Amino acid sequence: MNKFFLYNTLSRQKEVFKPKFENDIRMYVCGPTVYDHPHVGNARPLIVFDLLFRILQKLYKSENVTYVRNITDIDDKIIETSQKQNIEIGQLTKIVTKYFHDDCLYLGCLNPNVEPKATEHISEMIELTKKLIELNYAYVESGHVYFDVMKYEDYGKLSNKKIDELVAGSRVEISEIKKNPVDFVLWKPSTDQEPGWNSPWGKGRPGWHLECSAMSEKYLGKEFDIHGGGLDLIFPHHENEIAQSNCANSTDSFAKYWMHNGYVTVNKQKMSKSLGNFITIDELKSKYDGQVLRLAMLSTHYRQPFDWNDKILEDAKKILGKWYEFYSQETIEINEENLNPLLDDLNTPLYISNLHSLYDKASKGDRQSAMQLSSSCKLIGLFNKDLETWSSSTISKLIDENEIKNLLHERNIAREQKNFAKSDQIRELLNSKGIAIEDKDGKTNWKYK
RNA sequence: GGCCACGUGGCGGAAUGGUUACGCAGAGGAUUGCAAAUCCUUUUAUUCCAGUUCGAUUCUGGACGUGGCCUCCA
Repeated sequence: MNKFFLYNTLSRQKEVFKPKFENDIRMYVCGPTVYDHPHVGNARPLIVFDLLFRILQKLYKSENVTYVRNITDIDDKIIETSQKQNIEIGQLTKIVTKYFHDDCLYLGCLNPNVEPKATEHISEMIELTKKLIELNYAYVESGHVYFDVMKYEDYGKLSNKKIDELVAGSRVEISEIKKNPVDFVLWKPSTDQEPGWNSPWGKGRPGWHLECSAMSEKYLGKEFDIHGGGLDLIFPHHENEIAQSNCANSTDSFAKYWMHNGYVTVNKQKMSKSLGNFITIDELKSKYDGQVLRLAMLSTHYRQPFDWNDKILEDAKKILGKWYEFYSQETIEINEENLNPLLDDLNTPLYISNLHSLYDKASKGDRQSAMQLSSSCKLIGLFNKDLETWSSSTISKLIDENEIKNLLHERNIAREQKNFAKSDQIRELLNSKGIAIEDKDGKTNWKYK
């Protein structure tokens, strides 16, 4: 096997991937906070880390790879949304989790091995907090528990930040009861209107970063291989996770490789809920097969920004339509040459360009290339449905098939009579209904555009 | 203000110290009643300025520009 390179945010360079444990690859990816429909920006880490999961499974065998992706179902945004929409929290998180799962399915993502929910791990979080207090990394103040950032000398290592500079920037939450403005909350009190759990510090709820530390430890151990998420999680989320976990466990590595996907942008600006420039994954379903979005996203390297526009999807749709000509149920081993770009920090654009060349060869009748193409598509999560399902997906039928056949018959009579004005008129009519026709070898074929 | 990333042809997007990926679009041709599809051929690029070098788009420094993080965010 060739070396597998991954870019590690911690070292800011590509490193050779060396598993911590033989035949036991462990990867954790930050999942959604379930308060609203996932948007296209959220789709990116889903697709990128699904790809990584698939590659790891290929390199190390499926049974040797554990992929954990959490669901954060307790959070202030959730509380806020539930109050605004006047819906019970449990109900809200259940509904949004369902949306999320539907979207994952649409995008053709494999299920993680474990998908732990924060609310089902409150006791683990309380234990972790207790431990941090015992070890003097955290302190209790009026029902709050804070992590004492000054006690952890490596704080800022991942995000390349200096504590004094963070303090100087006045954007951190100023609070009377914190020792230091950069200290972050591990546990906070809840009012009667807010969800809460009993704890040694009174009824309350966990702070944001705690769930990932607690749940990654439970399912992957104190140290594991890969921790992933979007670029915007580097600070403070991942930085704080590192602080919590390393201090509680007296480790210094926690996750060995930190991987972050770039943003989806709109006119070069980050797609985000707060800017309102987002489009939900759900909105695409009526128009495009999920594979189209997957291919479009993978045609940009995962660390580069992915600028959103309609053309990208149209391009991807066309390409997939072409490639599907060589869809095969059978799967063969992928040539090393074809696989290699993926081993270089998931260079999917280069990988995809090879697929184009396989397509060219396949078109010229090379069966081996056709098989390579089909199998290579499957490796990155494409071709997840057969030709027929693909062809009939996402089509809005404006015209009945019988009617199409009648019109084509009529048109061909007109053509025989050399009444081309009439035949062109019928073609235009069908065209307006989303039907493209091709006269080929004396026959007329039609398809949905 | 601190820190970070990025700047490649009309668009998208890789790679590389020297031989100009790839896709879409465009142009020409074959084919067609005309188209479509397909096939063949083909034009166009490395933000700017210094430096290192025989040679830089690639390395170094600077300028300009864009975006991001420093507050919730994938």
